[in-house]
Amino acid sequence: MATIRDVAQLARVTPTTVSRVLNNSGYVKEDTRKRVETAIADLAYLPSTVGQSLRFKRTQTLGLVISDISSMFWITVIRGAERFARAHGYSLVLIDTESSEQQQQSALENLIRRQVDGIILMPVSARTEPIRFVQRQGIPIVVLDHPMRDEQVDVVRCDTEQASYDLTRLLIERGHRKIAMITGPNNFATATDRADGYRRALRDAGLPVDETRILYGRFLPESGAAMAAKLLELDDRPTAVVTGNDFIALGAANTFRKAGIRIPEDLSMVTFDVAPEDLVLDPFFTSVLQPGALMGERAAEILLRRLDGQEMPYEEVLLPTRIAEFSSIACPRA
Amino acid sequence: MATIRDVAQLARVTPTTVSRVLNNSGYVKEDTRKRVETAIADLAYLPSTVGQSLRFKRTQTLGLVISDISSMFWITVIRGAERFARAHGYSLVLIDTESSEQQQQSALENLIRRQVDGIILMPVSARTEPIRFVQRQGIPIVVLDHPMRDEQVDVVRCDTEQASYDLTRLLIERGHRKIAMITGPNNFATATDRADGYRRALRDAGLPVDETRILYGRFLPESGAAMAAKLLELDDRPTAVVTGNDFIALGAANTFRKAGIRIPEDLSMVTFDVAPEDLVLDPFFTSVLQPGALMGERAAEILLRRLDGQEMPYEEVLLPTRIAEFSSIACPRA
DNA sequence: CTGTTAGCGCTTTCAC
DNA sequence: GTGAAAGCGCTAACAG
Repeated sequence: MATIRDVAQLARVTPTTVSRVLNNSGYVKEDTRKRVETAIADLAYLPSTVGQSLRFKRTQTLGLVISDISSMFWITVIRGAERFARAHGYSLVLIDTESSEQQQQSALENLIRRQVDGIILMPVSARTEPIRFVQRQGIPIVVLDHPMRDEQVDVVRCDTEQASYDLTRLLIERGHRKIAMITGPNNFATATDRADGYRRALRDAGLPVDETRILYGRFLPESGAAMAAKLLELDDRPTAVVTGNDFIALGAANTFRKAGIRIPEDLSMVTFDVAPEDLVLDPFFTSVLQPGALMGERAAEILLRRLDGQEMPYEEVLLPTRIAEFSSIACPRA
Repeated sequence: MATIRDVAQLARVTPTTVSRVLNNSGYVKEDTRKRVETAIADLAYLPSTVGQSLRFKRTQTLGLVISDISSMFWITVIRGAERFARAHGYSLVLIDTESSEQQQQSALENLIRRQVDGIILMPVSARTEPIRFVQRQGIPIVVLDHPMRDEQVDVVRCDTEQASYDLTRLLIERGHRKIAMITGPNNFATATDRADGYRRALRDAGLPVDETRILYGRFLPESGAAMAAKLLELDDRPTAVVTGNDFIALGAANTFRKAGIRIPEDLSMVTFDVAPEDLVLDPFFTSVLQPGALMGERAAEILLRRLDGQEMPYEEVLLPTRIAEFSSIACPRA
């Protein structure tokens, strides 16, 4: 890999002049410029950004820390963020924390050491210390998908409490009265928000809230399967279930199928975050769709604005969701 | 962001000593070490990797260039590569080329300038020049998912010709005789391989190969939809269709549904690359599953071996596929 | 045991 | 119009 000095030598000038040619700064005699350009071409020279980073204290890099890359939803977030970053001359370093607090910490340390210009974080927990840790290093950070009440940080997310309300309401309108909710960890805002919206919808409809019908687990197929099994043990079985995300839904659906329960004939199901309409095959889950790509974009955009030196108050961007209706709802039987 | 000099100053030593403490190299008096460690902690100092990169000419970074991040398949590849890289002290820079030759070129230039230690490339075309371009810079590169006949480069992929053979054979065994194939661009090996396997399966079964039943398009839902529409115009309609990937399948299924054609009752469908079994809801496509995570891992692993200085001949890693059977096949009707 | 020096690749004063 | 020198953060060879 050629360096600026190799080019200089070949063109019989100093690195200074090569730099001037590269950056179109200062005057360079046409003749000299030609020689330099030839040398650059001959050596297939590309200026090293690590040298530049050291000089400018800017790496033109954003860090994206995801707590679990698996879900179809997150790929759209990654895609949106990468696309926006790339369009603005930044690259993306992607790190999966596998939902581990410890791995999140080392991911953040890694990114700080790499001197990334900004960080997008989908946190593994509600702890705010990791965010402060990054901010203390003077690196702007945006939190994704997680409400940070009273926190001095930018947040991009959807109002999933409201989305959950709407989703539950849909079931109520179809005649369901006994509705269950299976969601993620009860110390995790994205999980409890869904439960909150669900409760509010029931209350608004004058229906009782039966806490035994609300199950907390993890946002994983196995957990969904286990919670579904618990539901089947209830004395008074629900006629419909709201699930917290696509993985829980798929795991639960599996359990139900094995138990000979048909969806939607025997049990209606609705969920969050399955793939966009044109990427699924009917029959499929009626589901809340979060605009993942937009979330990634907006997060990156906030970072770039801050890197641009714009002074602005911390903001919480609430993106709109919508419900894609498929065939997983039926009217309850007698 | 504190530098090594800030730490040195606070601990009243030179950067050298701080470096020694950081890297546990050379002798440091216990007392001095303590002072340095305190200073490090006080300043929340983390050594900059860009300084180290400049010094060592190693960035501990791999580049992953994907030609289209959308598919569920690619997320597993990304995940596998990231995980393996992280486990070995490397980070991943992710770039989407959006299937554009030009963007691929700038992605590669970007990564070279960033001095990444290795590159994993899912190429947008069969052109070999981009690969040589990277190799000329002395950076090891692994090609994903694309056969590179006679090429001096490592390749990790699945034998999709054989997989397509098996998939087609499955339809033949169920009694189908009129089988169509809709796949990607006919100048793209991953697309033509599928067509080749399909043809071979027909021939081996003594069935005629009707080229009008083989349609080339793009690996996108819209293209799948359009090709499906073409199939419907054929005089002698097929009773089954093999599609080249999940997107084509979903697009095609959409067209069929709109035309009132039921799957599998009226038409059987099989495809490639839908999500792993536990992440789909039956009914779903019977499909060839490629081990995406493993592909990502193996690609990263080859790079690390080469970075480790291991001399070895270029290899083509062929990973096994398997078929996940769902409900999209029925026996043909009279 | 610790400090001095030099250099990785780059750009930017400041001279000439 | 071009070059020399300095410095971004880090480490290693060499002194002492």
